[in-house]
Amino acid sequence: MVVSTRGRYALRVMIDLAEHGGGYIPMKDVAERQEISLKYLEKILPVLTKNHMIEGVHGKGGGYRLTRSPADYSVGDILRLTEGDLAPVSCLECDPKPCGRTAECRTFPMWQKLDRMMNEFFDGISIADLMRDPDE
Amino acid sequence: MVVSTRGRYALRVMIDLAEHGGGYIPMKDVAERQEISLKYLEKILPVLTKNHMIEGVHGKGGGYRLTRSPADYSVGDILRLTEGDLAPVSCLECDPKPCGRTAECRTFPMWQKLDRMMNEFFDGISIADLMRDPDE
DNA sequence: TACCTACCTACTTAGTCGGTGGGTAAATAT
DNA sequence: ATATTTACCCACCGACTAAGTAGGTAGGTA
Repeated sequence: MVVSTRGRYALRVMIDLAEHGGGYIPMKDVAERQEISLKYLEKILPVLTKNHMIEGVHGKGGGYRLTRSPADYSVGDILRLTEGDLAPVSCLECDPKPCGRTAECRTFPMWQKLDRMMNEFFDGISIADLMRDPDE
Repeated sequence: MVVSTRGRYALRVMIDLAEHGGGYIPMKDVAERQEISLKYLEKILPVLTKNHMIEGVHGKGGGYRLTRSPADYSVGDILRLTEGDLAPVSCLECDPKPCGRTAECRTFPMWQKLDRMMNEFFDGISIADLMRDPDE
């Protein structure tokens, strides 16, 4: 599997925030709408706030909101943050264990090509692209 | 990660068999050349023999060989067999747990598109494509 | 003051990854 | 006939991860 629940949930949270306007949205509401455990969501969000993808305010009337326009988020950025790594094989992970066979490896170029392809795919999609079609 | 050692090792075995001619090649030799545990390889091979990708004969002088020409194997076929599934997200697995949100899911079409893209990528590469360049 | 919300830490439970060990069955060489 | 080589089968294992739960604290608002 390429993308676990962490990345998928993160995307759905971002889309939900985008679809519910500019105010602060409590995660409780998002969790309910998206049918995702609130407690689990709370574990996924920190990496997004730390990287200034979203910002949260405490207290009544608080919640989270996006820091930019939905069109300015790429799916690739969000997935790389929440999944940690989008590498298709372990040889291409951020911290790969040295293989020593890379130079002679028949398959390595293929993995590199796939890696590029997937990153380009995800980078070419924005949160705005995933939002509800207003004609619906 | 998209492809685990199972799929990657299976590919390297197939390439090794392709590069070492038409006779029966003992797995011991392949394991040594590829620096992969023989015992682990023995766990990966059955699914390939059962699906007539390779055939093995017992005893001295035995081993495995390909059943077709290297150009007639697609990487996709081999990976789908050894990995069991190439689905990028759990919603697209062979036996997905029913989600109920698929119809309204903003991200589902993206996963479908990625799934098609990856399968087409792997189906477009043959074992022959991965073999040693004879000019080297 | 009461309430709400973000935010933090620890724990759990099931499953997978990447093997190892110990054999048996079949075919060949001597 | 026997030894050797090879495929083939099955049980087990330790480490790790995925996907949550549970139980709080800190900060902000009505």
